Amino acid sequence: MATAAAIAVRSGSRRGKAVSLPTRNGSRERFDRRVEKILAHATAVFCEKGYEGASMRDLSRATGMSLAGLYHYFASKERLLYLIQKHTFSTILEKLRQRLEDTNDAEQRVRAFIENHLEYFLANRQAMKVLSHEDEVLKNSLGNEIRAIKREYYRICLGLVEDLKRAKSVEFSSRIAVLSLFG
Amino acid sequence: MATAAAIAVRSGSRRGKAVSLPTRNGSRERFDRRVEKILAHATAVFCEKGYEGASMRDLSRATGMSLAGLYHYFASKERLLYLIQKHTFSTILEKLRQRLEDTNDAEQRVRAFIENHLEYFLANRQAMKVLSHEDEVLKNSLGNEIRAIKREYYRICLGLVEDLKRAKSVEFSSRIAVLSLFG
DNA sequence: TAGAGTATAGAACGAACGTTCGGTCGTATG
DNA sequence: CATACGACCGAACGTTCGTTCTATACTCTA
Repeated sequence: MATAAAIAVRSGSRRGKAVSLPTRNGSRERFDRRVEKILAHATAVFCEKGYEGASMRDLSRATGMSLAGLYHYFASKERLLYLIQKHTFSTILEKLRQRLEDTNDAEQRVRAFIENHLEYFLANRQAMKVLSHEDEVLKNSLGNEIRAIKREYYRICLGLVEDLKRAKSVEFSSRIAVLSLFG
Repeated sequence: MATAAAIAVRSGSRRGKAVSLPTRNGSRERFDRRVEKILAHATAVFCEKGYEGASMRDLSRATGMSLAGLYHYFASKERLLYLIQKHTFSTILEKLRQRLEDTNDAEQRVRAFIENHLEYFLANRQAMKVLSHEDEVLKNSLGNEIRAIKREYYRICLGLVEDLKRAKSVEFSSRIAVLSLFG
């Protein structure tokens, strides 16, 4: 997965069409570490100033890297936001899947979802704020991909609740129950 | 009140320090009508693109007025956002006060608040989105004034709930009850 | 009808924006 | 040692931003 992520970043990096993945030993790890550090700083800046309100020069200042240096890692400001959102969602989903492996009991699985959701939300307030505040900024394919992930997250939750309904033989609107979870 | 509002707009208009209020008959009404129309269009644009994302040229296009023409009515883009937020809050507060005059019963007054809140919220989704989404954009005195109005609104609600508590002799956390009203 | 004052617009301003170009430096590989 | 490549930067590019200047039409009042 780390490899796939690196390729995703790379192919969107400034070097563009002629994708040249790192061939040197340990080079990719270094690259990935650098990316995550920039992503973290960028998240904080986007959270404070908003996506449109934050300039690439703000990000340059926050990361301590030159303006041009940033473009070595990201093809554009838009793609940077995309990577933040995708990285955040992917992490939540991965942690959720890990938790869901622990049990097959319907109620426990719903509890696992809620715990996972709240825990991550509280531990990463900044990222979550960027996620919700800059919801509709991304257009075209980039935005569609994020929206697809979000929909998958919603559908997983919906499925868990419906399993619980079946197991407990109770009746209520799954949609409303799920939506009231998100708020 | 309409007069006070006009002065507020004027004093922040391009003519600046040497405030020259309209002296001609019907001139102020015309001015105010124009302001409200621009405010309405600007609200829609800010709602769709966000404050930072919307340019003065976007507003010019949306209102059908030239870029320079807008500055006859507003001193700056920032002041325009301020006026939208203030106008929205003032309207809610005024309608609330009208409703509260109808009854002295504690429960009825809380009901009146909720009705007023929901009704305005549903009737002016765009304005409310701008209100919440561009919450922290305004700095300094402009932002402080808006935050003061918001605090007053909150305190009114808090007072109503506490009156209800006293009247019904029930115990619960007023703060939590009020906050759960806003969501 | 002359004149004051309001309403509006075209064109331009400097600043800031996202992005790119050309280059230097360090380092691992042949 | 040579050289090829990844990491990074200063300076600039063209564009768009918020704002202002100047001028012209309109509309009441005297």
